[in-house]
Amino acid sequence: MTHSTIRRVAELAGVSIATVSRTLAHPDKVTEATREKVLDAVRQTGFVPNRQAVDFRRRATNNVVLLVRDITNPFYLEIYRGIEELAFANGYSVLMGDAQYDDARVARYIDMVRNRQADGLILMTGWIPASIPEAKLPQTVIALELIDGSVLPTVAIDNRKAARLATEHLLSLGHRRIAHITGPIGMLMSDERHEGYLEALRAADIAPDPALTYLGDYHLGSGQAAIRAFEERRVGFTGLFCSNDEMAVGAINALRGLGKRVPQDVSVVGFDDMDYALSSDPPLTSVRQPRREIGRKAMQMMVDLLAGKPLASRWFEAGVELVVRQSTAPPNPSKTTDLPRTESTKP
Amino acid sequence: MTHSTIRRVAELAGVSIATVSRTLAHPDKVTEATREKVLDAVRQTGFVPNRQAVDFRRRATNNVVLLVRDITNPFYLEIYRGIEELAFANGYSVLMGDAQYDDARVARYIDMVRNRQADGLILMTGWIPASIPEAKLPQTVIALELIDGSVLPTVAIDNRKAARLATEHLLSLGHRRIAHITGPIGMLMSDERHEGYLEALRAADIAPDPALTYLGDYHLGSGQAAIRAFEERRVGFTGLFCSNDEMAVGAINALRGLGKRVPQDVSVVGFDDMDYALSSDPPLTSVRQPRREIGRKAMQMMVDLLAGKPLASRWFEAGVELVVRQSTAPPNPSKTTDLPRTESTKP
DNA sequence: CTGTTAGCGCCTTCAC
DNA sequence: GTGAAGGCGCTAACAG
Repeated sequence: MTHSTIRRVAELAGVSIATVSRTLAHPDKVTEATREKVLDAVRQTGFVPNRQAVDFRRRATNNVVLLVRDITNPFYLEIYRGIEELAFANGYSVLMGDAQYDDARVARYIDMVRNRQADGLILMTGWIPASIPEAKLPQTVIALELIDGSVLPTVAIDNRKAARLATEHLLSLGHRRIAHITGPIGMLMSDERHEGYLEALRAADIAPDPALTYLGDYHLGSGQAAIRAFEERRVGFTGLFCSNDEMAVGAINALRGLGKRVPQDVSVVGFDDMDYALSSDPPLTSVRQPRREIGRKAMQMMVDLLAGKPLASRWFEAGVELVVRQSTAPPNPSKTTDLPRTESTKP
Repeated sequence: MTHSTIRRVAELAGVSIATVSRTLAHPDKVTEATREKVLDAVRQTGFVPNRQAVDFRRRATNNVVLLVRDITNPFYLEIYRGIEELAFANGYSVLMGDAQYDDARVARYIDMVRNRQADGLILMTGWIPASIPEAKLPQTVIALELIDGSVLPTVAIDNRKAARLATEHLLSLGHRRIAHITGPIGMLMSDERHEGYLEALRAADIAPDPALTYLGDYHLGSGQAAIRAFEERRVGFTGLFCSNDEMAVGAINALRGLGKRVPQDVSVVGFDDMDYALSSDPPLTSVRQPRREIGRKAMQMMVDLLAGKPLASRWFEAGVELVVRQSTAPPNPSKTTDLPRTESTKP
């Protein structure tokens, strides 16, 4: 059974194709009687408008390209959900693009909206190729992965404020020697989180000790490496703030390997509140980003943009929240900043 | 600068639009001289064919809907990557659909390919609404999440065989009392894994003890609950096979809480080889599925299907591999099947 | 309120 | 080898 066209419906209903089109698009602009006739014919033929034709005629696709830095980043999962939800609710579809740190890929996905395969672009890459000036981008919304110096509509969190929140939690528990494992420095997001950590210390009249900062890369291994490095250099601390949960888990494992207990010997705070946070032992105190909300908001901005609505603001800040679990506690008064005795649990 | 059309190019080159179209589609069907002229005009105007118009005319979209059971399942991440890679390489785009266990959503995504918004459908839902007979589906490939009784082209692993592999690993280490935490029974995948576990035992002349099977749900909590249940019922074992890594991590945490060491007191094998497996302490022995390959293969089948190529086979089995890490070891000869003494690490 | 008409941008016979 | 012409299926003025 081949698709029936609007023409067939018109014939069957005894009206013109224009009337069929109208009945479907603006049912109120048509007589009760004709509406019945048309709808009846539609039912009989099983007619469904050919979206390709409709879109072609309307010069719109109702597709939006979602271009991410790395499609396999589990952090994005809830954002995917938020974006898809709002897209679905508004009749849009989401085209998945994986940038993979590759300019050519980014360019091709951007071209897809230029070529009218999609109406807009949600960018979660953190960069655009130097060869593509921002002004030449199509309708674009930036989510989460900030692009330095961009003036495009953006939804994200205040990383600096969030890092302060985490550090202040440790401070309020009484910790004074607080270490920090950063993300790759040079990335706006990592820099901001480090700044927030420093700000919190200074606000508490603690002079930041550079020895307490370890340059990580957001991966498990650098969390472990950080602990080993601190140990080798005999750097003592009772609090540890990690710029993401994965490094926090790596750090906790390494601490355990050295016979240190969390939180009795070291309190650990993560960032992102991923599944990691719940499944780690002990469950991790972490900064939660409203990931689904970020996705929803980004898509909402896109919908408004495409509808020609003026944006209330070109910058939307999503709020964060500190989720306190069992990885943080007041410092153990008996052992100040020294390294606890080594006492491996391994055989 | 608005998009230039084929007409403008034709004018500028002093030829007909048909010639322009030909030059671009079949450069060899045109004189050297005219080709030059046309390509020159194309360059000058920056002409790029309007994909919407081309697709409309050709009645193809080069879009494929990827409909998944739950978009936030981290297991899918590498599959997304595989699918996107092959799509990208073949000029296709991937539309992301989240089924969310909701018939209406599934129906709407299926309609998208009926309505010519996409050419095909990759199903990773594990079900289709009863109201939609399989025969009425558009061009479809099933990946990973099997649909019972389906005859559609499918790519997946042999779950039974994989579970045997995991269990046999424990057996070969010398374990005789091996427990199993299952997924939700009734799901084809869970059932098969449980069957594989039983098969392996029987093949080793061990009569399966029903007390050693715990009905889980693939979540962390059921891994913990299982250990508590075994403890309460005084069920002893030295090997544990979990139908996914998340439950394995939950089980390990709970074991640690009871003062049991992994692998000295209990060897644990997981399934899926997720990030969990690497970040857990100790790193988890697990069955790895070639997730990216599964994605690539599914998309390859789709491309072939849409190209009208006959499929070599309607069933493609992806191979699995056991990744041995530190969570498994030979059983401790001194303490057979009894519960080890309880000796909490908590203060 | 309804029908007629004119395309959207491109591809593809069919003559020349 | 090239051009003219006829749509693809639908929407949106514009008249009636």
